[in-house]
Amino acid sequence: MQDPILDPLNNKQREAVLHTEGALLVLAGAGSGKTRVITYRFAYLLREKDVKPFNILSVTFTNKAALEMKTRISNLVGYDLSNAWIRTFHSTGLMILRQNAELISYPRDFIVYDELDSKALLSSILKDLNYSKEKFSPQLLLEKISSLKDENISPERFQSMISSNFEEVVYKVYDEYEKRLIKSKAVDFSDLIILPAKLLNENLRVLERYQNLWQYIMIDEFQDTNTSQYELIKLLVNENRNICVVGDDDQSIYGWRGANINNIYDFKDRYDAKIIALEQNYRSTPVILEAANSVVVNIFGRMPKKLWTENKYGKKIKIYEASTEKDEARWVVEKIDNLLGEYDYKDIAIFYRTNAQSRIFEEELLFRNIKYKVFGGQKFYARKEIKDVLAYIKFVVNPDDWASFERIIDIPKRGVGEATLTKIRALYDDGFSLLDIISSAENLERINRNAVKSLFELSEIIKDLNKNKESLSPANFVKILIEAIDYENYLLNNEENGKERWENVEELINSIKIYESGKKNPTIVEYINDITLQTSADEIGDESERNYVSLMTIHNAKGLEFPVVFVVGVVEGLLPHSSSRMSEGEINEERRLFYVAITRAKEELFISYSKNRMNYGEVIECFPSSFIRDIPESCMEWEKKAFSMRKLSTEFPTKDNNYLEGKKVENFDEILVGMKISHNAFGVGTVTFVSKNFYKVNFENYGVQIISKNNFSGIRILS
DNA sequence: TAATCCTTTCTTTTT
DNA sequence: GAAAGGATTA
Repeated sequence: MQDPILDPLNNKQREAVLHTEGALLVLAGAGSGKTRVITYRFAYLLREKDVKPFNILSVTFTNKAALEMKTRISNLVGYDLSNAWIRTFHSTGLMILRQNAELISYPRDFIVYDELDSKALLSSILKDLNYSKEKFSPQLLLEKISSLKDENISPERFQSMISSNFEEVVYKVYDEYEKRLIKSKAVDFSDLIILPAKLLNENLRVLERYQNLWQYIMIDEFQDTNTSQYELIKLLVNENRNICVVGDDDQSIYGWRGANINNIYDFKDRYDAKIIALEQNYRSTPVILEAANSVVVNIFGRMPKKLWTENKYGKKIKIYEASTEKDEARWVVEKIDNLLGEYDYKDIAIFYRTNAQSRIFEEELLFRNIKYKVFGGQKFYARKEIKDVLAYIKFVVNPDDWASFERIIDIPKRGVGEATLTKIRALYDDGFSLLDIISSAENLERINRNAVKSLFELSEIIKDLNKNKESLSPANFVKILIEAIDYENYLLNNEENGKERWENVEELINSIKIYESGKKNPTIVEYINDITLQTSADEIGDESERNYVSLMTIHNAKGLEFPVVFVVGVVEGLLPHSSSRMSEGEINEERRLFYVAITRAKEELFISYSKNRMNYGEVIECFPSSFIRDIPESCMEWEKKAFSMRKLSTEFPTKDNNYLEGKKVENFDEILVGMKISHNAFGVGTVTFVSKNFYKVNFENYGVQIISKNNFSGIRILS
């Protein structure tokens, strides 16, 4: 008897699918059919257990993964599941908030701030609190504040933990940030998780409603959950504990965003979960697996596991040491050129550590006329003109939103400069509504006539559109908006590359139309929030149309697989990245990142690096990543003999062996040009350059290296 | 207030 | 080397 759901599974996978009642932890190694287990388990619940689709909550991290899961399950069960709860963490949180907005005293139409909105808000707070932007960058503060929020630490609680001047500032900014978010009726990304948890904690009846609704819960990539996400999940699990989480500690690469690997261990104990380990790999060749395993095998505290495969041996990993970045790019693209024919464009991917690395490969691909697509990087939605339009939409939807107001008020030019803005701010702080202020701007001191007139016109436009936000389709809404403010003319006459920018706006409208076509009754409110939660990883289009070589960061590559993979720029300073060189934990996360990159490859893997690279417009010397050293020689085939490899493999210092006597650095401002220092990885060198965030050191054995200032535990001053 | 030039800073990774 | 910010001037 054929069973379309159970037959294609191996024993372990089947065991996981059949275990539907009670908690389950699936430890799924790379390429072990994790997605398959989740989709088949979903289908099994529907078919055999008669569970209704809406009684299952499935949570993933990216929209792309959610969409793909939806499609795969729909195909498996043969009917449409577009209304099933298959969502990201953040969109689940958004939905809970939206459905219960009144319980946290927000209007139903509150809006979501993306990272750029949050940074803009922080930068205006810094200005108002008179803190210099140099010392306290919005970027850094946002990181601190987000990680506090992700750890469920409120400003009040943080206040009692302050132990430095810097933290004092963080506290003040954090406190103000929260207040202004509330005043603007806005939530940030972290709020999408912590506010629902708060709401459910305080309203037991609402909590029960969700607990009853979601009889079965599944979480993908569980190793990436942070504290607040786990808290939310704990609330949602009802007394039946039908929760299945799937994860792999070796693929934990979001520690920097608060992901807490302990959640896996805690889960096991808290719910007395059954554990099933999937170790058979269906994706890669044994050579690739062996190399991957050797990179992570020595990580302390790792859950021991060994992936195995029935796949045949395959080709060795090709490694190339280039003399320049250009040389490296040329080698990679030449290889790709040769592979085309045997492989399709869509079979090939280039992975790098940082977005900025893509450019030189793009140039070379362009030169050879090879179709490619870069994922991530300068995102479409981060473009100025797009942000302007989105800010307009946000402001129309929610005219209390200060950050959006500040952005749009003088676009197009209305003669509102800093002076006028400060006056408006004061009134806003006194409780006047922004719309009231601008519709009677003549009350502002020393404002010119034209400004008063154009502000009044703006207020009318906003009011009018706000009234129609439910009835207009998103695309029409935006068209009317853009026409009303004459944005096209503004771009064409006032902005550099105005034509290109206008084309981007037109593309935005097109994308809104596409968005509309997939929805029943789309509204602009829904659209603006969906788009805020959209990310670069989501762009990865559907399989059939992928007629290009894919370029992306390793982080973006997670969850994907390609027959041919190039991992480029594998040098000390990039992988591991210079900002994570100081602690064992950070280095290990970089290690796992390399592991993730390697395990994406199905058939052929190429690794390359260059001995020099451009940094801030200056050439610096590079050394092969110490991670390469971990791969057994028998797995590799050097395309070009790496002379520097020998040196590094014998001399690369381990964690503690290179400390010399000297003064421990306790504050990064202690490091000055000309000092002789010792570094726990590079040994002794002389400081040649110091800036706000990093400094450069000319090391005796490793040449000029960039050292990040954000961690100084391994540095000693010698003289 | 707006436009232009010059200086400074910047590079992790992202929901 | 690019992009963003700041200072300078009209």
